[in-house]
Amino acid sequence: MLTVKEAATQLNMSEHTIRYYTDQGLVPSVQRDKNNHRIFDQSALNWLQGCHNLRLTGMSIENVKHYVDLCLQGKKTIPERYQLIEVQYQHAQQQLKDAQNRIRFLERKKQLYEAELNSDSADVLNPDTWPNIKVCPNKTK
Amino acid sequence: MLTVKEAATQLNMSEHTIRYYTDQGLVPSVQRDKNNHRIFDQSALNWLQGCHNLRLTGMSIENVKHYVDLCLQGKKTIPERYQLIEVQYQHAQQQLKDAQNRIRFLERKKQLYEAELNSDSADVLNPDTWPNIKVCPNKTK
DNA sequence: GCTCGACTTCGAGTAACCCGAAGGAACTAG
DNA sequence: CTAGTTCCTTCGGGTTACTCGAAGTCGAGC
Repeated sequence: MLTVKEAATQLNMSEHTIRYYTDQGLVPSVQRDKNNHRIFDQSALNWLQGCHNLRLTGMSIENVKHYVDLCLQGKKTIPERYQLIEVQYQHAQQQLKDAQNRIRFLERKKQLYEAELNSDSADVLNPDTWPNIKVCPNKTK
Repeated sequence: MLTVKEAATQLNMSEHTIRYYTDQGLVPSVQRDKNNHRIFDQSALNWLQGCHNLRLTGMSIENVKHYVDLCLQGKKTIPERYQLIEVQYQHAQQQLKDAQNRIRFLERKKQLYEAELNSDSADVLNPDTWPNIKVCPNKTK
């Protein structure tokens, strides 16, 4: 049985977020002790973790809540739940690709900077370090 | 030379976001035509894309702006820029790992649901479809 | 001249936290 | 027994990065 703080440490979430999720009804199995403090068993931790994962794939709090509610309604909602998971799975795949693209982008930048840093001829301008720099006003006054 | 809408299509960003970025000074090379409409050349597109990438690795608008300002100050800021890029590179690596973890999570869920959907014995409860469901109040009244 | 569509600015709205104040139990030391 | 510390509680306002919509301008086509 863990406190908010312990759960936050274990799941790598902020205490604020955990309270927020429980208040939103995303964690059906959370209990309170005699001091009205939230206490988390393994089931509650699993819900938290699951909801967090769904959030991180771009599902809104509202839709996560809907999914949780479906779970509570029993096996008859499995087809709909499967659909929802499938959609988020596609999102997650896209996120993976996006992350890979960003890594490539940053790797290229790093390499350009490394080349600049190691070059003795500090005056040779590498025009590709960043595209043509042409300053101009952004706002019309 | 592209309009806001065309740039949005090409870079897969919303028009709103593009205007927001230009207004925040993240795109030094953006120009205006005689009707005061923003027009984007290749350089402006590159800045937009680059800023977007930095944002998506978790850099705040404020810090992206700082980075852009450093770029405009010339080669002497390259060491600091390199540091900033390196930090975001680490973030991007972490994001990749997180995305992979989420995919594994969703794959497991999908498999469990698929098993449920294909099982003839619809009454056999698979307790692992979602952890112990125990409904209880979340708020003390 | 009129409508259409794409652009402009600007101010307000939104989601999902995030923070901090104010207060209540429970433990620990003196 | 009191004081201090540490954890928790609720609650309301703040923040970031968009996101939206209203109201207006401009040039092209009919």
